[in-house]
Formats: sequence, C-alpha cells, structure tokens
Amino acid sequence: MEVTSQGNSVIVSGVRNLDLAETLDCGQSFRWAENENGGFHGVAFNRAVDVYLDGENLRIDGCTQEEFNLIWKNYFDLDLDYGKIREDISRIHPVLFEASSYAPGIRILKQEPFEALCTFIISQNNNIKRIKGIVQRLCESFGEKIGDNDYAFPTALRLSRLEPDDLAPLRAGFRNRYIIDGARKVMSGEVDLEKCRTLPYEEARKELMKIVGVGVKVADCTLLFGLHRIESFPLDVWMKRAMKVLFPGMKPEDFGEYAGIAQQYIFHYSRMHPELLIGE
DNA sequence: ACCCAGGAAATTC
DNA sequence: GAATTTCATGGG
Repeated sequence: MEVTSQGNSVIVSGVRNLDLAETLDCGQSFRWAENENGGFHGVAFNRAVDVYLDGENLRIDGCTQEEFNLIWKNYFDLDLDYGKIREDISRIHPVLFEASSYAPGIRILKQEPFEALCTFIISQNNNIKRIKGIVQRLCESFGEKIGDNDYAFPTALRLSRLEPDDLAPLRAGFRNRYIIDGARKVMSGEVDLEKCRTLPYEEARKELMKIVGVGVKVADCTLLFGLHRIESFPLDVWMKRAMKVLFPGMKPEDFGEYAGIAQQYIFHYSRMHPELLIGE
C-alpha cells in the first residue's frame, strides 16, 4: 500500500479486496450514496469525501494525506488482509467459499461507535432505503454543517438534550425514544462505548443492552460495525433464514474469530440470491 | 386491504 | 417463562 497526495486528493495504490459498492451499499453504513462519476460520496468522523476505485487504486477527494492516515485508512480497514481471511474462512464450509467469492470486495467498516449505535437502533423493523432517509434527516436536523450539503453525525451531547418528540420530523416513529435514551446513557457514562472494545463479548453486549431499544441484534451490529468486534455474528431475519437453509446445524461460534466478516459475506449473498431461501 | 422491513418492548398465555 | 401482539412509517 502506497499513499500519495495531489492537491485535495489522496491516492492509495495496492488496495486489494475492496469493492466500494459491495462495502458501502450493503447495509452496514447508511451514509454513502453513489455519485454521478461512479464513485461514492459520504461523511464520517466529521469529514465529507468522494471515493473512487480504479483497479487497485483508491482515490479519496476532499482529503489530506494526514486525514487519510488518521481517518480513512482505518475506516476502510486497509491494514487487515481480507484475502487471507477469505482463504481461511472458505475452509469452514463450501457455501462460505461460494458466498465470499461472490463479493470478495466486502470489508467491515470501522464506523463511529455512537453513529453505529444510533443507525442500528433505527434499523429495527425497517428497510434500508427508509433507514437512510431517517439518518439523513437526523444529520441535517441535529448534526454540525460541515459543507454545502454535508452534515456530521449528531453528537450524543446534542441528542441527549432533546426530547423524543423533537425527533418527530425524522419520521422514525417508535424509535425516537430509543435514540434519546441511547444518547443520554452514553452522555452520562452509564453506557461506556469505548469500554465495549475490550470487554469480554457477552459483557459488551450487556453494556449496550442497558439502552432501551437495544436487543441482541442491535448490540451485535453496533459491536461489529462501530467497535470492530469482528467476532460478532448478527442474526437478522435474512441471516436466520440463511443459517437454516444454507448452514443447517451450524452456530455462530462455528464461524471463528472472523465470524463478522463471514456474516457479511453470507448476508450479502443471501440478499442477492433470495431464491435460495424460499421455504423459510 | 395486506404484507414486509438488518427488532425489541409490552402484553398475554 | 415462553409465545404473541404491538409499535410508526413507507413501499410493494
């Protein structure tokens, strides 16, 4: 991996096992949209960028070399060897080889913990298109303006001072009070997100589940996508169907230390092949 | 009108 | 305690 910068862009060469659409538009982050030039525009860590991938060259517009090293290198998890991981987990089960070969460019993003928490609270009993709309309105309403049309994700402090009814314009429905409860418990320290990086997995889950509206699945997604606990194996409706039909008898713990990456391959593969899951 | 959506809380049995 | 219903909202 080699990094050069010209003007307001950073170019990273030697980037393998990354596909922008597979990674940014597969239901782990809700803040990226394809732009008119085949790249993706998005916001994370209070920065807005456009990203493009040409072969093994990743270009990030709106980014200094310093910001790349501080933010985006980690965000895209570029130090982890996904090729090696794919080889390893392919040996676990033939269907996992199939699923991971189908979309080998999926990576697990390292998102902001509080953003992951809130967006997966919003995700419950919801669809990806509407989740994106609610998240967009949440940022426009309560996030810091960081560009012409770009808003940072709201801070826990800001949201903690609101009442559930203040979120009515988001049209998030019953999830409003969950978001506020999460913000308040994070602000007060009753829930310590950073501690969830290192706590034993079950304890990290319990910590997050102190929040009203956070159950096992939302906790698992927060841990996987916001705290990079890649052993996490969230079971949503798609994954439950996939487990029954494609991996009968197997349990999450059978997928090893990179279970979260396996999960994301399976999730994407299942959604792209719904015909495999009929009957469940 | 009906069903579903990257679920979880509230209620009922 | 386990199974069912309800919870807002939008789209098919």
